[in-house]
Amino acid sequence: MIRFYNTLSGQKEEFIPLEPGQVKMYTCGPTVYDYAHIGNFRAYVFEDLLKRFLLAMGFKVTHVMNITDVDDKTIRGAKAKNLSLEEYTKIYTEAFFEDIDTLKILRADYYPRATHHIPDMVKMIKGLMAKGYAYEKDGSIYFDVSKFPNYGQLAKIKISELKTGVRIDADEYSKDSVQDFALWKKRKEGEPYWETELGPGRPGWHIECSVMSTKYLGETFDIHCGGVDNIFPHHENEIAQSEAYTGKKFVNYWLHCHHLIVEGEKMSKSKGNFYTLRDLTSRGVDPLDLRYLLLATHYRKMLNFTFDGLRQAGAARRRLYDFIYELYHRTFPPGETPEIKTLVKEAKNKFLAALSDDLNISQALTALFELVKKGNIFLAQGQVKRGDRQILDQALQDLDKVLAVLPALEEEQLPQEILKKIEERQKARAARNYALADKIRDELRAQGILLEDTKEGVRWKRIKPTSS
RNA sequence: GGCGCGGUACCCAAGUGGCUAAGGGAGAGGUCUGCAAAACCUCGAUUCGCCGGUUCGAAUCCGGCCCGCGCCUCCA
Repeated sequence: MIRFYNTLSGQKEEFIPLEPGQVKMYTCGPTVYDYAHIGNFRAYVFEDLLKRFLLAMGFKVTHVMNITDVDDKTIRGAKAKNLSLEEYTKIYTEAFFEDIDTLKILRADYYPRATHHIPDMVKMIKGLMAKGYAYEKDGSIYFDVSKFPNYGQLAKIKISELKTGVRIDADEYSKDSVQDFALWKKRKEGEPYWETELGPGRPGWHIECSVMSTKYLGETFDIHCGGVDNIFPHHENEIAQSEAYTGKKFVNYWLHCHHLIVEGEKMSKSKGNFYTLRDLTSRGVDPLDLRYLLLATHYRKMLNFTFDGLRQAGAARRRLYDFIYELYHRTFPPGETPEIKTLVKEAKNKFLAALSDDLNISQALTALFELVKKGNIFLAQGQVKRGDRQILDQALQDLDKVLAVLPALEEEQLPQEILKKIEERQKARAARNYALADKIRDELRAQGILLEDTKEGVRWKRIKPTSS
């Protein structure tokens, strides 16, 4: 049984998709006004884990992620750089796709852009007006929250208890009630606008998600994800709009991931602890170490990003890599050991059972590391046969289809000069000139090549160059 | 004020009524090695923020308190 914590009910619920074997999920995507930061990626990596887990469980997953390419920030950014909105958002949209590839995040099936769905939004807004849920004021159109009795169901907020007054009309639009939100913003001088039946203007933020999710997934769909900060008002408003419009339940399961903080503090540009993926990779951080770090803390728990944590993530990944390395660089006798088949089966079962319980990643990783530990013991005892090697390797690859944290085990050719050095060292060792041998080993290590002498000869691994 | 999350070993982090409190990192000792590295073995919380209570039995349930954090109108 698969169970997820549903923000709507505030508890874990059995997951039953609308259509057996099929999952339709929508995840809130980037506003393409800047490079995405590691907090954004925490959400995307969590969603990727969720999706990969569902795929591993045999579901067909239809995944939609929006690209918000028109809002205050994109407009402001484009203006500052003297670019058209389209030119400006293109830069960050492309960067976004590069980044998710770097982090091995699977592509969604659809990436609808807000600016490509204006007519759909107009249609929904008109429908809401016709049903009396929306009203026009000064050329802008607002959703009337008082007309939707269930407003606040997701965020557990009562309208009457909302703290009021601080940022009323910060954007200079007028509306009947503070909690009402804009569906359509009238044209402002110097800003992009669309000429529509609603008058010249641009869409509010929330409407795009209601329109694009239901367009690609249906009026009711299974899963909607985002960061906790989206619960209110964004997702609350999406529910109000969508359900007011269709008269049907919008989403069955709402999954929200918690925020990330950096070295114990909220990440912010002013504190200087704000990191994009590019900031980290340019410092030499392995993106998959970051992926592991983001993945390894349960999604509903606040994650404290630290550079020490990144190092620990790297060490954990290294342990996995070393195990696979052994599988590929030893010679094994023919045959198989039945215990290994059992071991692998139990590990897989435990792994998926753990993730089935609201994505309990810690226990899933425990299953993985127990497999490696016991596998290493069999390896040390010389009990791994050719058939077992295959089974162990396949198991690791299967689990990594969900985690996607293992480095590729490509057979990389070392440059000729390094191969020569290794050979030179082997000669020195044979001649018992260990001083020279160690000197060469240190040199190569500084270049990121780690040498290990085993019974089956010398072998090398790529490591981060030591800065000594 | 409202809603919510968390405090488990040196660090990260599972476990929510009962076998020895997972796993990873770091550390100590040992095996292997020319020395290393990797791997393996051994060790490491009589204890789960604090104080009460319920129970045969609690890190886990109840009450109170302390501490840290997030959100409360466009920030994942």
